[in-house]
Amino acid sequence: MNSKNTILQVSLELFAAQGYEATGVQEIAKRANITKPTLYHFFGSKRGLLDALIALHYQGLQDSLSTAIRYDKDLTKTLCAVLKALSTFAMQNKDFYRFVLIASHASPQSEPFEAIAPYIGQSLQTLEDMFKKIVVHHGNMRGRHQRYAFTLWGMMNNYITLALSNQLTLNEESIFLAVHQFSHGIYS
Amino acid sequence: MNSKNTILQVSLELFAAQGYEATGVQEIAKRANITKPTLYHFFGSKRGLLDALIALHYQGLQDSLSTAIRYDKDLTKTLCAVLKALSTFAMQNKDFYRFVLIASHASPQSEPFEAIAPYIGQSLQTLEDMFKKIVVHHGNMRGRHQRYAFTLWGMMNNYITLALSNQLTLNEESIFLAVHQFSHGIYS
DNA sequence: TTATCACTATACCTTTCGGTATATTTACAT
DNA sequence: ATGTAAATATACCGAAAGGTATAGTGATAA
Repeated sequence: MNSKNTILQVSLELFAAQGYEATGVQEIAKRANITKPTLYHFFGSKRGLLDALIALHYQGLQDSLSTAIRYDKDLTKTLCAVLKALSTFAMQNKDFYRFVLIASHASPQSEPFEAIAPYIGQSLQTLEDMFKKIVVHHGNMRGRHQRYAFTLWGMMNNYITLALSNQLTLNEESIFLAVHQFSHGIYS
Repeated sequence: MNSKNTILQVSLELFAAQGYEATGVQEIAKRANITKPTLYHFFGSKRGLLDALIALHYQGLQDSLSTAIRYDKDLTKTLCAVLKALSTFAMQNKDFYRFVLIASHASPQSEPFEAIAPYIGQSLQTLEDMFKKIVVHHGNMRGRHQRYAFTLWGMMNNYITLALSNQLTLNEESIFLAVHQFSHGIYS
């Protein structure tokens, strides 16, 4: 493994476990068995490393989302596919997804939030577009796309948070239950 | 205003705006027009200040929740009351609620998460107990209390996040819509 | 009047922070 | 073989981090 990738991997582990601000550049260098100037050679600054990390991994998340949405037989199946895709990505990229969840809930002035915000916006837009397309089959959701996108995103991240802390297993059954509750509420 | 309360107020503002780790003790002291030894006299450490801050404000949140739950005519009305109570508390204690949201989504190893976790657990338990009580009237939610509590908590915080960033106004109407979606899903 | 105690300031501690100036090594193209 | 550029290390920078030793204040109780 080359130095650059080692740095990316180690920093992701540390950011996910301790948070961005709580992790020093020195600590990253030590764990990656390199020295600070090497890190600064590749990334320019701590913020540069942060940006590189997000740019490297987020595309995969976005691709998973977009691909899942194309399975549009009906809304329920699509929602299941979306949640499944996101879950799978999260479970295969635990540290990165942990970091995304932390960063997107951090203070708006913090560097992690600033860095991740545009990517989250992109995912939300993707979900909103999905609801817009499906409006053809469900005429009663006019103007609610944005709310649906946001609550769906929140619900999915809620479940993934549980799964990442081993309080839940996201399998076919629990995914269907989640989507069913989202679609039909707790009364049915 | 005495020094102790000024410190509590100023530090809450800074923690909510910048995050806990990004805020220095020196900065708090400066903004509160006191010196560091004064801060350390009252709180012992930065962590001590953090704990004091949470202990001071969280009781109000918990009381709001508990009171709202007592209005148990039917489940929908109760859920509306709960969301309204939480929204009202959040809007009246914006900085504190912002801080709670940041802390509860932070890394498990971080001090803010460690400090807030037991309080969040208490609120979740309260919601779970609410669903358990109402099981009498809705026999079909056996064993789902915990999931309901968690998704309700997530949904409410999702909406409050939007409201705190002025992307939404939480009034009677939007509260009902949120509860309605939680209860009946997006299809009705 | 004096002893006590809560409170506050000056000045300092050590450690770590993000970042860099400089030199050297490595690899590769000419 | 040699020039060049990427990659890496040593040693350092000033600033800020969290925290404290010490010395006062002011009020209050004996």
